[in-house]
Amino acid sequence: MSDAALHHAAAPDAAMEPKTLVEGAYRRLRRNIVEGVHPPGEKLRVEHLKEQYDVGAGTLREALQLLVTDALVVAQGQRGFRVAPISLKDFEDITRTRVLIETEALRQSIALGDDDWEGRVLAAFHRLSRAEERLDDEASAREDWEERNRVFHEVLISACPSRWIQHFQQILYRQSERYRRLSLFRNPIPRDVHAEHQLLCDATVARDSDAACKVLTEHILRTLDAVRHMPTEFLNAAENGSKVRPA
Amino acid sequence: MSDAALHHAAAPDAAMEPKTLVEGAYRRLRRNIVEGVHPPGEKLRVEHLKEQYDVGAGTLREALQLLVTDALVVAQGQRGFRVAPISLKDFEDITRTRVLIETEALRQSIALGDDDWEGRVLAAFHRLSRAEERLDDEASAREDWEERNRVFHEVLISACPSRWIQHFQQILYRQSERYRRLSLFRNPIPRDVHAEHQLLCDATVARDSDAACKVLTEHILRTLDAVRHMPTEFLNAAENGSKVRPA
DNA sequence: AAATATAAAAATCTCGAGAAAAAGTATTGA
DNA sequence: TCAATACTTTTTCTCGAGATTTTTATATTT
Repeated sequence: MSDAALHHAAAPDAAMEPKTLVEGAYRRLRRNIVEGVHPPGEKLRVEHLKEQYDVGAGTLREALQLLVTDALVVAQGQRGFRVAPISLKDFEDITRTRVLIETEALRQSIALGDDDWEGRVLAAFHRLSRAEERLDDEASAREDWEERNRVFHEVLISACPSRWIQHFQQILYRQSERYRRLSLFRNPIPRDVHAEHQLLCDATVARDSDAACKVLTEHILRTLDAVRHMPTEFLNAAENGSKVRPA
Repeated sequence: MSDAALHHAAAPDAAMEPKTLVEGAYRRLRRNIVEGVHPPGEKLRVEHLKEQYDVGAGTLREALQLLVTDALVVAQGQRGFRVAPISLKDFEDITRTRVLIETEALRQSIALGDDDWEGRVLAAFHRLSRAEERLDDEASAREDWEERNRVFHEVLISACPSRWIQHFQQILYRQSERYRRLSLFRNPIPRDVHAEHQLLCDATVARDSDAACKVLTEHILRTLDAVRHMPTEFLNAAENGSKVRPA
């Protein structure tokens, strides 16, 4: 019963059906923010969004409050809600913290994972590889790849017994995904991720913690460069989706 | 502007006045849960709590949703809210994750802190020491000590530039405080914390990262023993504040 | 007596309307 | 032309009431 504290309505990503309208709106909103449908800094007016998401005003407010603690939405005093702004500094922070959390998780996972876990790692890698092959052909492959990439990273650390580390990993992954989607908006496939995933998968199954963490660290840090070399308009334009008053 | 994402309605602890009824109810609820006024597992019925906190049902629900993502409250499908249950396993997880986060934060703080930060560390330590002296005499000293202990730990890592690490530290500290309050319910002053704080303060100001982190790790881990040696009734009784149906 | 089924009660979830605050617009005066 | 003020519109915040669902209590059957 110990992990029940983290298996709350906010955590479950896939699988489970939303049991309430609040939870449903929360997930759709979260997805749309991560995918950039609601760009950073955009004002989230309840009156407009209630039609778009087909729920009442109160329900929508509850969903927004859930996103506030996830740091995907900011609530400003009595001036409504807004999609959390982005900045290079913030992404550097997210990335470095992610390295700290995710390498520790991987280390524990490698130390404690059983054969079944190894199998799941290989399976997730295989599914990801297949999606990578299809990336150039089909248009819908991008969504598949995003999903399978997330699952691959989650499965890697799934043998880590710490619910809290997994919780934080999910939050940070979602945050960084928001930045990656922006940087990938133009450049379709940025770099040779397949080779990195291959190395990561091999080292993990070989139970070589140091090597696996080294690869994972470089893998995560490389996305930082992608955002660094992103045209500055993205970051600046995104900071004020609506007017931001001078305070 | 990067840290705006974490300076949302959920983060600010002291200082700022609550700008909305939701935020006010959120803070009072959080405090009462951490302090054990609402014991772990207790059913949080909106109809009853709206009178106690003097707000409408919708407002209270929004405050509860904020606590959900903080993992202090769990929302169960369509069966209302409940104070997050506790368990020894969960506390072990919290403690170990806290060591990971807080030592990294301290390391960065020592590496980057300026003279002003050193001064704040010494000041916080002094205030804490004074409160410790008064612990046996006055009855209200307990609350003072709790507050100053929290501030001391926060100031220690305040020079860490990562907003995310500080955010996670706050969440975990709050969680562990919940357990400590329970274990301190009977035994008034458990151990010689003053000497530990002294060592921690000295090593930090001396810029000895390894020594400071070592002391901090032992300091945090020691609270684990306090809970381990807690009468089991606490943990079990707390798990079902109201009836927990067998699923 | 135990177990199932039915009915009553309580609580949750949801929506819409009214008060308070903020933002925007027009007017007035220098 | 610009700044300040007053007014209007929009938006947020809050509360109370109705529809579902869960829970409890009662009655019936094996």
